[in-house]
Amino acid sequence: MNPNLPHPSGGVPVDSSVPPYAQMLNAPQREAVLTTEGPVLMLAGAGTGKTAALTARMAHLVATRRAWPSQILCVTFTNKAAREMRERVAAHLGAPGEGLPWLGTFHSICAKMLRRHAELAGLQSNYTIIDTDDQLRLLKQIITEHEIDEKRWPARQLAGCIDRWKNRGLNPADLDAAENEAYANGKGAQMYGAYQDRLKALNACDFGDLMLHILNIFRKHTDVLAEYQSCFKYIMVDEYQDTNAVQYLWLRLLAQSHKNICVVGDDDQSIYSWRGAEVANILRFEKDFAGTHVVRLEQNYRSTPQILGAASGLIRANSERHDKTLWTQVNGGDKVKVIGVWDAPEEARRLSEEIERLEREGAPLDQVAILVRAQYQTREFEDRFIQVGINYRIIGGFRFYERAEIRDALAYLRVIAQPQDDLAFERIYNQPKRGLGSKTLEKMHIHARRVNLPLAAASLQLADSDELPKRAANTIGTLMRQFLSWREAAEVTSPADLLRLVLDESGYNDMLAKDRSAESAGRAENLSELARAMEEYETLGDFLEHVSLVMDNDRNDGEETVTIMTIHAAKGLEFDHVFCVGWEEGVFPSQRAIDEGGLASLEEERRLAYVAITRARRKCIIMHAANRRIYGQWTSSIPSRFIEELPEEFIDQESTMTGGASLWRANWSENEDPFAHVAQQNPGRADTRGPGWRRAVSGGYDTQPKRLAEPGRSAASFAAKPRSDIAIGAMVEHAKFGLGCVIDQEGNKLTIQFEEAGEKRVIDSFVSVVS
DNA sequence: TGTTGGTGGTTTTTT
DNA sequence: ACCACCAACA
Repeated sequence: MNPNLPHPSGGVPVDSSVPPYAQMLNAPQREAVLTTEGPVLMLAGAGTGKTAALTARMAHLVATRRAWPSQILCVTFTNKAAREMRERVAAHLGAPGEGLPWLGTFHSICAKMLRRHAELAGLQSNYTIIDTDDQLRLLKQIITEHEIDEKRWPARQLAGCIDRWKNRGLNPADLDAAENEAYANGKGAQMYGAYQDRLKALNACDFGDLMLHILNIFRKHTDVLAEYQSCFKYIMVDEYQDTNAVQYLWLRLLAQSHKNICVVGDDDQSIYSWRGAEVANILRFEKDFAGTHVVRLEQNYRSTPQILGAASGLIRANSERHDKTLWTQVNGGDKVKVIGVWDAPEEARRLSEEIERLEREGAPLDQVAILVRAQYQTREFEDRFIQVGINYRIIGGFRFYERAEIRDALAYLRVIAQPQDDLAFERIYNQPKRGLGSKTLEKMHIHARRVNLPLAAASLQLADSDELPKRAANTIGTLMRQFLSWREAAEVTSPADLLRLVLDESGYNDMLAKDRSAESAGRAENLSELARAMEEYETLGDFLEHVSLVMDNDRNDGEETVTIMTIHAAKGLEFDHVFCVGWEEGVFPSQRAIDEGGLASLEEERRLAYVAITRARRKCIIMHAANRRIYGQWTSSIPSRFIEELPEEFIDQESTMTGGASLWRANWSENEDPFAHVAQQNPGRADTRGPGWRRAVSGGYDTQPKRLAEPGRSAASFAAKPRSDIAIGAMVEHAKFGLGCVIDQEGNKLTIQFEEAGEKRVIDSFVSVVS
């Protein structure tokens, strides 16, 4: 919600007896704000002003002296949400928001608690939070040590198991036989235990541990729990439908004494079950907390009735949900537009044209978002936007902190801050190249194990012995002396200057300077930017914690840009214009959801679609392409079932394809029924071939596409009919590529396996048939 | 030790 | 298509 916008409802009377923070609220919102005591469940649909209610509630608690800011626990899922709430509460109170120490994400709050009680989890308070990359490297080491075949039992899989166990609040000892079987035929618990031991030795923990360690501490040390219970007089939780078991248990323990817990959520927007989120948490809240006061927010302040109608119609196809009726006072607006195009490049082309049109009409570009199902889809749009010069930014993608040079720099800092951080040390002991290789590393590992010291300390000992060749010993000795001096420097210099010093003295800067490749200048630039970002932090520890918890990528350079992001990343945001792209079976819903998770998984995809549409304030455009490259293979696909589920009255369909679906039909006749698996998956819904499907097959798409008249467009080249003398399997000859066999035919485009040249795509007029 | 080319997995989604 | 990992070379 944009706090600068005037309140759109307009109908709320200004009442001077009501405090300012509550004046802009409608009746149910106000009820949620004023019901401070006891459990409150706020069921808030998309765009109904839940953040407004939550922040007003916080302001109310403070303004009426029910609690000090430090006595309010307010948990969100993203740093962005936490930041926004902090700002808005501060605005309500007319004071800076620093006074809300316990407003943050689950993970940042737990990290803070864990710094205070680290020793109860077997850690020191300067523990490192490792990311998935380190996690995987560590697991690989452990798997190899246990002589398990990593090919058969990939580290990723073990990481997945451990993650799930931690999300459910399970420690290695808590696993039952079935869970234990989940990895390497009954080695699950053993490996999990070994991993936890290694983390402890490294004075490190992973993301899941932040929650799990604190939960363990709460369970074991009742005095610590009691302290927090009495501290948090009021608890508020945003996006409650996304909580997982460990978060639920954590909250339940904390809320036990005062029972003033207010949760907000929307079961229709539950899209994180893959991360262990349990919608059941919100569905059974009333049972968990006796005497729950339920408030429903159903007035939508965001979207037009068309957008709302389309989204509501779609979500109604879900069976597992609480029905709710969103309504709006807003009138007018366009129907949701559904555009079918031939292939993914045309989708990007078409979309860029729409954006250029919006730009000409004076729409601010930062009010335009492109929502994709999966990250790989962003490429097509990025390429196109670069080509035509549309400013864009991709949220998520390759994060700043994931770049190699940034991770290297951070690894140096981690070793300085935390000498036990073997993973960081391993990353940089030979970066820049010092002539140390795997042989040396292996010796260091063996020695470290023998003397039970961290890798860095052990390697220093080794350097003083004759175990290593002179050269290697000298190199390590020098490096370790450097670390000692950097550690001393860390005491007296700012983190940013320390980084500059390290980059200089380690030879990292030299390495980049000597590197003549195209990227090296950018790398150096990224490192200066890292140093600049560090200026804000007082201590190295603060900065490192920020880096591991705040994956934030939304650095605003002030330029107006279109935003490209996944639907997941878009949750909680809103835009005037939203483009939902790639709505095809296999892309959205994703193939995995179709194949694996059954109905529950499909319904989650549908909720995702609902979230996507409801991000739009004024205009929502849904696009689907008949062909796209997936895994580097051209694949034909049919429109997403979600398109056919949109109520016809709210949508407006258009296709730029010649003959519309007839081309698809031509393809289908050669393949098996593309919906066959759907019918199997979904026996309850006999009529999977709904109106949209029929529209598609019967050529219900506009068969006189407007763009066909424009010459030079790619759509025109697809207009050509396939040659009747060529079919799949035919032998043909091409002037350049020689002899080949036709393996695919799409319109006039052929995919040919050439004897010499390999697989190529050519236009059929360039080949001749060989009988 | 560092570099090269083949191979295989990979695409959900995130704190 | 692309990246990461491994095996064989320089």
